[in-house]
Order: sequence, then C-alpha cells, then structure tokens
Amino acid sequence: MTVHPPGPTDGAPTGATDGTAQLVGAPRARVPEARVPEATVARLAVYLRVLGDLAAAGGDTVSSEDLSAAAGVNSAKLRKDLSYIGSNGTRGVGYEVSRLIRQIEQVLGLTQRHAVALVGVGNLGHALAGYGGFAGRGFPLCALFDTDPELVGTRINGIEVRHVDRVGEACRQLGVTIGVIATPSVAAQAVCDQLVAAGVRSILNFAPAVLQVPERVEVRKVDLAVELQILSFHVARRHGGNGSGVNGSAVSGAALGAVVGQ
Amino acid sequence: MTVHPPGPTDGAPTGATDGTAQLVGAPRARVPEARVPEATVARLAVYLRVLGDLAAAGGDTVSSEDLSAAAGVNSAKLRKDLSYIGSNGTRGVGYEVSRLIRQIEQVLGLTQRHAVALVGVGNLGHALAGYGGFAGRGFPLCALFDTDPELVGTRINGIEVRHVDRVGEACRQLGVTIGVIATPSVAAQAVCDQLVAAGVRSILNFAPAVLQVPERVEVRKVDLAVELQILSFHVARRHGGNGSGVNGSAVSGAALGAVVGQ
DNA sequence: TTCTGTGAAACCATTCACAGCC
DNA sequence: GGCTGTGAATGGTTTCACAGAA
Repeated sequence: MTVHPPGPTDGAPTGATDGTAQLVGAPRARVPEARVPEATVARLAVYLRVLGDLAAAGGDTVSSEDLSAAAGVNSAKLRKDLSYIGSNGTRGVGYEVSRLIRQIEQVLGLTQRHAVALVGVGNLGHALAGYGGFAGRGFPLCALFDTDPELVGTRINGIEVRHVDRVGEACRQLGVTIGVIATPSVAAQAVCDQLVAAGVRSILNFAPAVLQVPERVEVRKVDLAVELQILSFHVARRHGGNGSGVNGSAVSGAALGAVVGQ
Repeated sequence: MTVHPPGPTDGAPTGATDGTAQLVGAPRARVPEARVPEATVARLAVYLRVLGDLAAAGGDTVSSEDLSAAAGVNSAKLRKDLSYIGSNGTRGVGYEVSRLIRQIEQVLGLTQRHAVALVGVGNLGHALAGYGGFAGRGFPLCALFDTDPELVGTRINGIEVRHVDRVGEACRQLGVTIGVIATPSVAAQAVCDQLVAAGVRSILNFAPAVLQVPERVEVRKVDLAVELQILSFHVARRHGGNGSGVNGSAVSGAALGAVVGQ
C-alpha cells in the first residue's frame, strides 16, 4: 500500500521541548499547542501527504481552497484545522507549503523517530513487512515476530523474524514505541499484553478482535470486515428497496472467529 | 464484567454524505428504519462479531453490560445504538443473541450478497486476495485485476487475474457492488473512475490517494501511514515534554515519488 | 429488583459568515 | 479584491439519569 511523499524534514530542533507550550519569545517556530481535536489530527496526516505532492510539483504557496479540494474536504474545515496548530497562512495569499509541512510534522510528532514492531508474519503481516512505507515515512520497522518455526529465523526485507516469546525483551531493547498486530484474532490479546508489558504505548491492530488495554495505551483498529459491512449498509440504503443487482441470498448465521489473513 | 474502555478507533470520515434514508421492505423482521447514525453503523459491525463469538460459545442471552464490555464501549452507548434499530431486548433480562444477530445483519444489508472486485494484486492486494474473510463473511471476492502481464491469467485462490482494462465489463457482468482498490496511488483515480463507470457504488481504498467521486458513491479509506501518524501524535502527546526514549533524529528530507508497496 | 429504552444535558465537530490583513 | 482566522450557529454523538417493563 502506500506511498509517498512528504518528507519529513525538519529540522530545527526547535529549541526545547515540545509537548507543552511555551510562548514567549522563541526560536523561529512558534508552537501554540492548544488542543488539537482528534478529528483534526486524522486530517492533518492527509493534508501532509497532499502538501508533499505539491512540494514535489514545485508548489510554493497554496490557498485553503486548493489544498482542501485536493484533500477532499471543504475549505472552512481546512482553515479551522490549521488554525488549531497556529496561524500559518498569509491573508490574501495562502499558505507557504514548506512551512506548513514542517508545522504539521511537528504537531504529529514526526520529528521524532518511532521504532515499529510487527507481530504476525502471515499473509497480511508479510505484505506489511514488505511494504516500504514504514521506513520511508519515518517509521522504521525494526522487529518482526511470529510463532511459526518455519518463519522464525528467516529474514524479510533484511529484518530477522524472531519468536514471539521474545517480544518483550526485543521491544524494550530496541525502544519500540509502536506495535502492529497482524496475528490471527485468537492470539491478538496475548500479544497485545506482551507489547504493553514491554512499554509499548501505541498499537495498530489488524486482527478482528477488541483489545483490552490499560487506558494509557492508544489502540487503533483496522478491520476489513467492519469496513465492508459499513459499505454494505450504504449499498443497501442507497439502492433502497430495489433489488438492483442480483439475488438476496442470506449469509451464514453467526459469524465467528474470523482470522486475519494469515 | 467491567473492563476498561479502550480508547480507540473511529472511523474515517470519508467523503460523501448521504441523503436520505428509507427502506421499506417487510420480510419477516420488523424494520423500524429510522435513521441510523453513521457512528452507530460502524459499531454495529463490531457488536455483530462479538455476538458471533457469544453464539458460538452457546450464549443465549446477553446483557448490555456484558456485550458492551466485550465490544469495548460503555453500556449506555450500546443501548442507544441498539435502540436505533428497534427495541430488541427484554427489560430485566437482556438481549436474545440470535435475534440480535439477525436484526443487525438485516440493518447492515448482510442478508444480501455483495460481490467484491479487487484491483491491484501486488503486495497488499495479494494478501487480501488470500484472506479468507471475504467469502466467509458474505463478501465473495469474484474478480481480480492487475496490469502486470506476469500476473494476468494466473489464479489466486481459484480466481483468475484479469487485465485491468476489463474492469468495467467484468464488474457489470458479475454484478459487483463493492470495489477494493489496492493499486499504487498513481493508478488509483483511474481505476476508481472505471469502477464508478461500471456502476460500483461503494469503494474501499487502500491506496494513499484522495479519490474524487460523484456523491452517490461511498468511499472508505484505509491508510496505513495515516494510522501511524495518528499514533505518533499520541505518543508525542502522552510522553509529554519528556524525551523519554531515545533520540529525536529527524527523518529524511522531502520525498516524492509515490509508490504503493507493490 | 434487574436491566432496557430514552428524553435531556453535555460534549465535540462542522459549517456559516464576516472581520481583518495583505 | 482575495484569502485567512475565528466567533457564533448548527448539527451530530456521547453521556447521564431515570421511567417503566419483566
């Protein structure tokens, strides 16, 4: 999957910490740090990609109108989103592309490196491991784990696959901050517990299971079945009462243990 | 019981909105059909999986407290969600598992078959094609497409890979209602246009690109980079001002060329 | 008594519309 | 004139708290 662009850059060690705001006469970049709404955070990542494309195309400045169109939102929303991270535009002109990129990277914490560990090198996990986007976007994949003896010891993209029992030890050693779970759903909770015990505070979960975690840990879920079912809802609603397509064969009753592609 | 509320997730907003809602129909189940909020739809899919597990375990009835804990939400939210699809519980007792499953499937449109076409059989696409979850959950994958001559003509999981030029023709023929895009991002918009022209009304997009579609088409996006960046934001926020872990090495400079992992 | 169903309140997010700067 | 930044209005979602059925 993925992609490209923007590159993080960055640089300036912005003076001091981040996290909190300190205003006062500062270095060059002012970090207003207020409270960025969750919904806005998700869109900032999208703006960042679009800005990367613009920068690559040689764009210098961009208006909220153009940027929002490229990002698939309306301009008022974009302006409001950007206002949460400080006033970065020039009235009558627009936003300076490179400055905005730096600002968003700063807010998203992309000026820091985040080591990523992936557990479950099956069907999907293998595809993710082969995906170049991790490293290219500042998220170096630094460890792979599985239980399959056939896999343990092999290398994918130059990274050795270790046995899952080593998760805790390895994550601590490598300073992993983000864990990715791509195991069958039955194993997900156990793996999650190990990651949490190893100090991982953020988890991206591809297994179709609800993970129970302490509240300091942030979990995001990517669930193919859920996405398809949401689309199904809209198909049913849109085509209204008609049976547009074909048949209406019922699905199996209770679905159960779904297994991540592995 | 009790469990913590994990914190997570949330669906991606995605473009188009809707318009109306109405349905008529009257098979056996009573379909109250009011207006089911978008956020609720996403959770119904989760409840459905949990209910499947319960049914498999022989559960007969379940309380909102237990079901909500297993689904990772609080009980008031669960009850409100279920109230949107009709009153299906018994006060003082709980919900009848099998009845609730039927009811949710009904609302999500899962009593109808949805043929799925997948475009882009690269790294990720291949993994998705090999994933059994499609068919097992009522979404038979019925067509695969790619441009690579090495792939066209081969079979994956018994399904022939066709050339992408045939998308329109094949989708119409097979009655495809859901299209999945797993191509490099540069190709995504063109593929999307072809799917839309073929009458596909719902698209699941794994390519990191913003698709422009007519508003009758529903698009949902799954973007690994965006997910990681959101997690990055939380890592930065949580660990606050501290430099907790390690380094803060900046990432590479401006990147460009986009290439999906394929 | 237990547990659902639901108004009402609180909260968050989006959109509007315009003041203010270029 | 063009375009950003933002209060105010609107709309959607979550939480509260309790009436009422079993």
